[in-house]
Amino acid sequence: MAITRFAPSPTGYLHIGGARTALFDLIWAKNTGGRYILRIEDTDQSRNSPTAAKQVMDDLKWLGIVWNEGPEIGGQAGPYFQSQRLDIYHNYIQKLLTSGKAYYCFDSAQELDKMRKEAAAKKQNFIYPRPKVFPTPADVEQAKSQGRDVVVRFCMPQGEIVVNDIVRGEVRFNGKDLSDFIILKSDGFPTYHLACVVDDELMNITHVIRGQEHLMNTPGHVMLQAALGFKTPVYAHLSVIVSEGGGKMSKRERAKVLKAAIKKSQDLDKAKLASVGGINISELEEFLSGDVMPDTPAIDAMAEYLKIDLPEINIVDFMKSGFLPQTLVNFIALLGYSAPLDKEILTLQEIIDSFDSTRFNKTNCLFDRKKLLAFNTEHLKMISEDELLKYYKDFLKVINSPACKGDDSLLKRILKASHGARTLAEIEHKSRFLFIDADKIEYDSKDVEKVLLKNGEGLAMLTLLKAKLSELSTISEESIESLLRGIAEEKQIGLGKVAQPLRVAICGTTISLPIFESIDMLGIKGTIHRMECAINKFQTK
RNA sequence: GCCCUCAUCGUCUAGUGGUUAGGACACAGGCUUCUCAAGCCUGCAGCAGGGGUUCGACUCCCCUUGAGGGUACCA
Repeated sequence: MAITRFAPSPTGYLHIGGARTALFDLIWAKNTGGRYILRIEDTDQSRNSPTAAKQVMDDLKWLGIVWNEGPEIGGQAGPYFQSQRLDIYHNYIQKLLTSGKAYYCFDSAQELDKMRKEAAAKKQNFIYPRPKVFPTPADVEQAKSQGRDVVVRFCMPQGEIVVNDIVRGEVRFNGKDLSDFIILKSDGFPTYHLACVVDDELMNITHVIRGQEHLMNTPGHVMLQAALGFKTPVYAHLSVIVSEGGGKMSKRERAKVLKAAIKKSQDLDKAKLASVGGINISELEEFLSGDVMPDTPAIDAMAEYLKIDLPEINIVDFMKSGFLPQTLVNFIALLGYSAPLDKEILTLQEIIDSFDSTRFNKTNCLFDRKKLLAFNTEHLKMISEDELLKYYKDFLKVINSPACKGDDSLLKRILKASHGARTLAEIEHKSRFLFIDADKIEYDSKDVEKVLLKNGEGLAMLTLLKAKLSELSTISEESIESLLRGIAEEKQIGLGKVAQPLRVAICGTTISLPIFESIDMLGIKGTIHRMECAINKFQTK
């Protein structure tokens, strides 16, 4: 029975990498009949935003990743926000201090920087020089009175440290390569290392599943556990997901693309851009020149203003692109892991039931959006009508589509007519014409040229169709179909020659739902009205 | 620089000393078709390089190369 935890630091929306970690934590716990804990690691006062924890939780819920213990639910080992557990950490830090396994330091940032540069000049890794005699409480008081920052460092033992990892096997480190790391920051908050080790013990975590970026932290954690008399959990360090550009798939990617776009665009009103992003002009300049990064909402807002597409990194990005949560879950679970099944399109339950912890892959993997698209197409076909309707309505709300005003029966009809669609966004695109006024239709100039204007055939066909459709006595999908087919046959032309002008007239583009249903859903009056509009609009040209 | 990890088609992967190296996505061609999709059929494509070990290496060992991660009072 595994007790796992997902421990995000609330700095923004949940991203793909975090989602995968969260997923495998859940899978592992569920597969063994164990428990799954959510813990918010908000020990960095400068980076944590108050809304981010909620965003992360919303994203997890959307994916169907629910926790047994944690925020909003509670549990015996709470509180589940590390910022609310400061006394607990101080207690353990004191223990380390009194047993001589940790010590105070007063170095300034400049002093530290100098030591690092010296080490680099000697082509060595920086190792903090542990003092022979540790500062006393009196020294601490004196340092404080001088206005120095006070931190606590852990004494990293020398010698070989073996980390046993499910994914990688035995990984060996040498203590002499590892520096005495800080466990208590000068603001009184513990660092990740200390808080994580203490909480994993107190919450009885048996399996720690996290990204490979934590592998180098693990020998330190193992030593900390030994010093505190804690158990060492089972570790599994998952390979990282890289994006097309190489490099870890992270929110930095989005910032990078935005920055490049801003720099590229000529005569841009920077003040306006900054205000759109809700930041001031100097913050924007800082972003452009250095490595400070605005938060996610600011980045999104500026990208929207510049009309550029940022790479999808966060779960919400994929939601807005019209992917189903089960698609993401399925796809992410098969990145760096292979299920012992002979198919790839899987439900979460199938993944949980068949989970085998020996099947993790060590290699970093690239996120292939085209394959994700293929997975989504399959999941879209797989889920029930009602479920699909629910997701579609949520999607429409999120992107604030005019189709929000559609009633359930119409939306269901659209969904049915969209069988084989790749994303919810595609369905929305194709059916949007049903929800906007005739005068708001945006005509695609290329399509208009090709289908309506070329040789004048298209407009002539429209005029003919308008007359025939007005005469139609019974309106139904079938009657419309037989009318159009009849005309094509009579004129000895393909149905395309008949249907395409009509399609462009009512949708503005050549891409839409099947034509017969489109007309029926729009209504015969609306259809004829749009045909008139199109004829008037394009005839004179 | 130093430390750690990794290496099978373009991508995700199966494979644990003897396989015609399998699948999926992508791509190409064809069929179907009222558009876009979807569907059906066919095809293309891979063990990074070099040394060992072995009767035999994709598989085990070493080196090279390449890729990624870490090197914070971030997690």
